Amino acid sequence: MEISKTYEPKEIEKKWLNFWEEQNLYHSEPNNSKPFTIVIPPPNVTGSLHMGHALNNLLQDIIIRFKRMNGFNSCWVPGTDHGGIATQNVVERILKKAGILRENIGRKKFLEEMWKWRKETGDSILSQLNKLGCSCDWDKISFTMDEKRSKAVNHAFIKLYEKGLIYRGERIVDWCPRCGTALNESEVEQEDEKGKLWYIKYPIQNENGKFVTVATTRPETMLGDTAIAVNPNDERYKKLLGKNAVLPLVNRIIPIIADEMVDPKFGTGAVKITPAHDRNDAETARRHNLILIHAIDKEAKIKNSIINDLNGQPIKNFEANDLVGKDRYEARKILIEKLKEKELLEKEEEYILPITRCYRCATATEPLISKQWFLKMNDMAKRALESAKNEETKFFPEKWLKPYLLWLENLKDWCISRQIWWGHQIPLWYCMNCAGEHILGLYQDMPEKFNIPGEVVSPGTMGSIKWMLETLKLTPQKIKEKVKDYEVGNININSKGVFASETQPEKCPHCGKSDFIRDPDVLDTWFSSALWPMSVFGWPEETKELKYYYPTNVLITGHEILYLWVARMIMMGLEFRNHVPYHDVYIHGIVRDSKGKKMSKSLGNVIDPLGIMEKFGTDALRFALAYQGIPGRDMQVSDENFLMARNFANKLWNVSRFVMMNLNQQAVILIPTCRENNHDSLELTDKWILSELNLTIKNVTNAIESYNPAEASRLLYEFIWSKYCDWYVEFSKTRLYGNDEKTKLTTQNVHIEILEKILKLLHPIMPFITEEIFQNLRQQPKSIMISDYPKYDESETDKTADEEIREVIEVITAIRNIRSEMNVKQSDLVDIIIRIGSDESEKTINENKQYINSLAKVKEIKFSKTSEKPKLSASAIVGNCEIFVLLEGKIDLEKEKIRLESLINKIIQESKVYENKISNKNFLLKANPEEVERVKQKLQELQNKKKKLEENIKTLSQ
RNA sequence: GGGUGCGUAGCUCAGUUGGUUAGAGUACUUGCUCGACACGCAAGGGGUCACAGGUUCGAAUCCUGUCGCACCCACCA
Repeated sequence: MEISKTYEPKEIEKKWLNFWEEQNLYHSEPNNSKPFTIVIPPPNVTGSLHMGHALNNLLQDIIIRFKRMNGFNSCWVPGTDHGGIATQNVVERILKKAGILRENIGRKKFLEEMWKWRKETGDSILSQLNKLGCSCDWDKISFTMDEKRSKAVNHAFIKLYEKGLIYRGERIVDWCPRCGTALNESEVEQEDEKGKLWYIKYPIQNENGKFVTVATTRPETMLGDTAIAVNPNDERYKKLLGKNAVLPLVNRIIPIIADEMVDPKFGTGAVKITPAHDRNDAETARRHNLILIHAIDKEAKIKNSIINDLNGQPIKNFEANDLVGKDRYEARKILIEKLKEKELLEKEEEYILPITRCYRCATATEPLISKQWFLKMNDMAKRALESAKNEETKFFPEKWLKPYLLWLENLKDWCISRQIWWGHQIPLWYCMNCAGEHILGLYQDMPEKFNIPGEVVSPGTMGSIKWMLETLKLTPQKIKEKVKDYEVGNININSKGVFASETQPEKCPHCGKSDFIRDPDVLDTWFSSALWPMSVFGWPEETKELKYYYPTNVLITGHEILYLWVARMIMMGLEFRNHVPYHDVYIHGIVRDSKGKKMSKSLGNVIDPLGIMEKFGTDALRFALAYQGIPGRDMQVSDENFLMARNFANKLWNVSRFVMMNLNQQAVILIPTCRENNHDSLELTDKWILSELNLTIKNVTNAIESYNPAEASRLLYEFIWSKYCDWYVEFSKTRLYGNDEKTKLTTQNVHIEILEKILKLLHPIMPFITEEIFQNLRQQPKSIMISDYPKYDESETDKTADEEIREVIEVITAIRNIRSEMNVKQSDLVDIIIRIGSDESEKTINENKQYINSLAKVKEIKFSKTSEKPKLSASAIVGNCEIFVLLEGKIDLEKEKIRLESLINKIIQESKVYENKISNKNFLLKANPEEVERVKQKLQELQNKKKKLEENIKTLSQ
């Protein structure tokens, strides 16, 4: 069979993908052997494979394939994530192009569109992973929103709710006006941007010409100001305390209060308080029982509630009508102009301020107070902390443990509700009759449904106060109490008329009616992800898969979702299974471009892994990524890496061609017993390469087991290219091309053994090429995928062979060096004389004469014991031997002299290091004796070498 | 403000607990189409290991500080 000179991956990859699939080799089922389980970090359904995915999944595949070959029941569960906001955005954009708006078609229709889209794009990313060679059990594909996973989500929510861990409260959350939803702290990105700090003068009430100046970066929020705060110890403002200020343009009368929170050194030392739009201000407001006024709505437009005073009554001399309904930035412009006109703008300064942006659409978020569902984190975090301290989960590399612990220690309650449609709708039902004020603001059409005049947004606002007065007929006193403790609208397990249930309850136990309304919010996409390691095995059902595979062995992921995902999975695992979901967490770096920048579509610097697979081959992509996958470090990839990996694949391809070209059937049949039965027939070079291979097996195994794919790749590259190809293959040629059938057979067998083990060692990293060669070599139906991974065998270590071959290699290299330096033609053979330093050396060199002859192009080797040096020769020293390359007619004596002198110089420099050591009394006294001995020997060697070289120079000039 | 990581050859990076002449790939120079491979072979040049101190007989490696880069957390009127 003709085998091509270069490795052509395309057809070969296709062939083996089909083969593996046909043989059902990825599949795993609970059985009597030990499982090794990984659950995939589910990529978003929107996703198409990028380098980050490629790396992440490659690393998983390496471990899975490695464990499979080591006899484990390897199970890798694939799946996708519904991706919440991200996915909704994508579909919204598509629909918009067709002129369809989400708001117009309504929730039900929109969700139909979402599912339709999901069906069409399907699991395209998973098929891309398949192409990458990922050996996932495709029979186990899960989706976070499929029936089973949704069941798990509902179950978890209901259990947590019933335990009292889930509650609805009002908080300031980061709100994305574009996506129309609350965002979690981990879903926003902060960036410093150039902005301005405006100094605005607020007139003091009833004191003409007197002002208090506040500094702000967001002047438009002043429309919702309900106080001004100063530090109680600030002498400058003490006389203002208790007085009121007049909010410019709005003319709302607001109190001047004292609060420790204010830093007298910042700005003017006086702060405007906008409780509805700033976390600190909300806290301050709470401490001082201040009312809150929404100035900005969910679309980031100015609200009409700013026309009210602190008692909820419209302000008579309100002057900011033209701001109502304007976008926040437009309103800011107008506002600043107006303040300038009124001479209330003291000054403006350039200022760098942090802008918080939505991680999905990069819109600047708006801090808004809104009703959201929260999961209490305190106890769950404590348990996770304990578990981490007990090392129930270990982090690789370990450095990630600390930030993880720190995060847990400072954990706030998790906002789990999102005001979007794509996701798991919260399984809570409100009785229309009993749930009362809890229902407020749930749906946009709610006010009309209840025949409530005006806008109702949230308790505590002007709107709802009006509603409470008019509809609930509460007394002003009662309302004040409710507003004061912010409890209105909060829900927990004790709230009347609220029911947690997967399906709509039949009857309300309080009133007997069946008029329910479901909470419209959906859960944070990470809520379902947090249950993933359990839900993929059928939890909450006690399935046999769950019992067999859970807890899983390792989670492999990038550090960007350590908090968002990893921590939460651990907490949920502890909560519901009483056990962490995995023993190891292996955290890898981020893939960056050649300039060290994070790859992103907006930067246009993404390298498409599919393109790389096309251009260089999938194995090359895999090897390059593994090679760069250094623990704890981000990696830069560029074509250079892929080229290197492609060349490596080709090298492997060609060495296997070489082996197969030199085989006869006998060798194939005899393996592996031949070597065992004829260990005597092994030559030094065989023993050497087998010993080196054995060491490589040990080190590669260790590297993979300690999650260091880079180390494993480097070791294999080094062994295959620099030891096996560069030396053993060359050594073996003289034997393979010779006439001694016995030694020929031995060589063939050793080649097969080495090659086969190399293929197995490399298979987890480069599955395609190794399978192809493996099958060509043995022509047997069993896949390399399920062959045994090579095992380290102490008895294979051969120190003598190692030392002796090293000497042979040095001799060859020395002769080659001389030939090259003296411009000896490639085709010219040379004679050499070796002055032997010891009997062992003579024996070694004599036994390996054929290799020196062929690899260094030597015609004849003579040994000499006399002190006489051959003239017209170039010399080199290897160990205690002197090598003379006879170069009559070819040698340039002057050049040789220079060459030898430079060698001597090098030795002198090197000797200095050792001389310094040896002349240091403390070194002799304190260093360990072996080191002293080593240094002494080394120095002796160097001195001998120098002496010989000097003598050789003398001989030259004679 | 708190933390983490990094700074080694022109470039991209290895370098395990301190102890061979600090390595690899690539780029560079020179020579090779001879029966695996020019995606190759052989030989070579190239580094004050960011800087300054300290510990040690001995430091790229451990400690302290400085500078530069990257990232994370918190605050920010």
